[in-house]
Amino acid sequence: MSMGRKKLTPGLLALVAERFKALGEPARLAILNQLRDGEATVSDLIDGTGMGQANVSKHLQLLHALQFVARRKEGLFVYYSLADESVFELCDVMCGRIANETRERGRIVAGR
Amino acid sequence: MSMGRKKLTPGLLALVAERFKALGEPARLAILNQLRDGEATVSDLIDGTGMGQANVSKHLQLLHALQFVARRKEGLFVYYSLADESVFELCDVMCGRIANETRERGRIVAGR
DNA sequence: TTGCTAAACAACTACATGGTTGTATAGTTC
DNA sequence: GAACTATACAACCATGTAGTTGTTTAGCAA
Repeated sequence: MSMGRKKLTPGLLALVAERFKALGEPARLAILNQLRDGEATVSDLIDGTGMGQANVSKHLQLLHALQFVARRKEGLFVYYSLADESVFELCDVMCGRIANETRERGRIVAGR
Repeated sequence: MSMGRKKLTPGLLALVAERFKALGEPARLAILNQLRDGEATVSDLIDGTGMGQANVSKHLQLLHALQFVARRKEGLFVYYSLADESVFELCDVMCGRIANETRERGRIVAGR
């Protein structure tokens, strides 16, 4: 063990990347964003995002496989909801980075 | 304003997605992971990751454009380093999610 | 100057995947 | 039963991009 160094194994690296990639798509972020309002059916998400049914369904399969969302079937409808809130922790950190970039850029433009 | 709801605009959504996508690639995570050890030249990263020069260079351009890494040129060499530590906050949250998934799965297999 | 090295850049190939169209399945209502 | 609806699934196309090869630029050394 070389002192405190936590080397991520290629395997874990791939798992992490797979999940980041899932979030690296505006369509899927839009779905998650809408689910922040609460449970929604596929139809709700189609209306809310303006995407096609098959497309929404496909994105939901992936989000569900990676456990970003939970499903509950009731009658004809399937209700999707956020599996947990950690997604937004991730987005908040990312937004913070973007805010910093913007601030930084503003300083450069202003010539500070 | 509809009570406390923070709707992400499509524009911001795209910015966030762009950054998640950048992290959604094992090769780039491997670079960032190595940089955790400290500043490194492109050559160091080539050796450390086993990737080709042009490939490493291309990934670095993206990481730099999105301000994940900083550059410093000295003589023939360009030294890259982490722009800040928030990348690892992101990875830690993701790893936590993976750990949960695994634990969850273990329970299912064990039939709890 | 010439030669050498590190890094960036350009062009290309191959593969992954987002979005669509069409179909199949499950559950409802009549 | 038949007809209808919500969702999933399969097949396809078009775009994006990771990785390669080859070239170019920048800095050092003779």
